[in-house]
Amino acid sequence: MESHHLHHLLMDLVRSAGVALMDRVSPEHPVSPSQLFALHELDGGTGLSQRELAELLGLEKSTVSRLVADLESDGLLVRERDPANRRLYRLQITDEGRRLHRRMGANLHERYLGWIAAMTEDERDGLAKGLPALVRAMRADPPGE
Amino acid sequence: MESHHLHHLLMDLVRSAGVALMDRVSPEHPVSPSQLFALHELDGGTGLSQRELAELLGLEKSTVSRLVADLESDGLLVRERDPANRRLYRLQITDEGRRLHRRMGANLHERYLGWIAAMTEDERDGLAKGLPALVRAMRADPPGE
DNA sequence: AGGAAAGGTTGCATAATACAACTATTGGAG
DNA sequence: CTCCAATAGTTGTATTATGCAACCTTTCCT
Repeated sequence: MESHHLHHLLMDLVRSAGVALMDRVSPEHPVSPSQLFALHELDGGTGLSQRELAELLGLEKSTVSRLVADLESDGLLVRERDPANRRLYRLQITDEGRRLHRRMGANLHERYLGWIAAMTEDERDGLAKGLPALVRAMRADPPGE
Repeated sequence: MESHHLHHLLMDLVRSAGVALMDRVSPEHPVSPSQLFALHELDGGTGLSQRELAELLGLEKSTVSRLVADLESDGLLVRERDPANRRLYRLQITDEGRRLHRRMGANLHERYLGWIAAMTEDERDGLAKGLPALVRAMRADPPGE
């Protein structure tokens, strides 16, 4: 696995997956890509501040401010000032936010099954071993370094 | 490798990789994410029409029309009408376009090396086997189906 | 205390995009 | 052969996501 090869694969994957992810999400209520990623980050690792979320999403803090305000007014998350440091918010996804996040995954379920089915046993095993490791390595090495 | 697990990994990966990819691209000349993906598609599989490119990128044809017009005026690609069907263009990346595409990969080289180094031998092998297979499966199953 | 730093918001400009209406070219059906 | 539908692309217009700069509020340090 050399660098140039990885680059090529990631370009393909980010484009394909990005298109697929954004394609069939929640036809009921329109949700922007960034909002989707925000919900994904908040579902699981919760209690993030807006600044931390901005860093994770690679967005400016003002953008995140509006993004989060929209999500809050849609009832997908709540903002509570941190009592220990009242400058910052602790963002908390709501049950409705979680539902939406899950629905997005469910919408893509058949698609995922198709992809998995199109791989050999060996390839599936390799992916199961390598992909989580890559994600871990990427998350451990954020852009601003 | 189950569907729900794959969904989670892809969300993480698309976000992380997307941020990384767009972060350090070509500080000399500003290039939008979509322009970058367009160059990537054209470098290699060449002779695409604008409609085909739009489908690959998940964009509206009018958006691609302007996108491609900008790239052409920047000298990164050329448009030639197909003699056999003069309704459509055949898009051809230029040498300068190729250079820019390569430079983008090079800018991320150290980052890629870091990620690869942070993985075990097993994980690297798994990734080398599984990731190309996933990309292949995804490309073989485009969104509009 | 007072000022710098950090988190967040708001005003403003810009860029990417979708949608709809349009032109031009092609390929049939009669 | 002619007309009509379909296809590829363009342009007008509106919307939305975003960044940057200036600002407010809270905290922390000296």
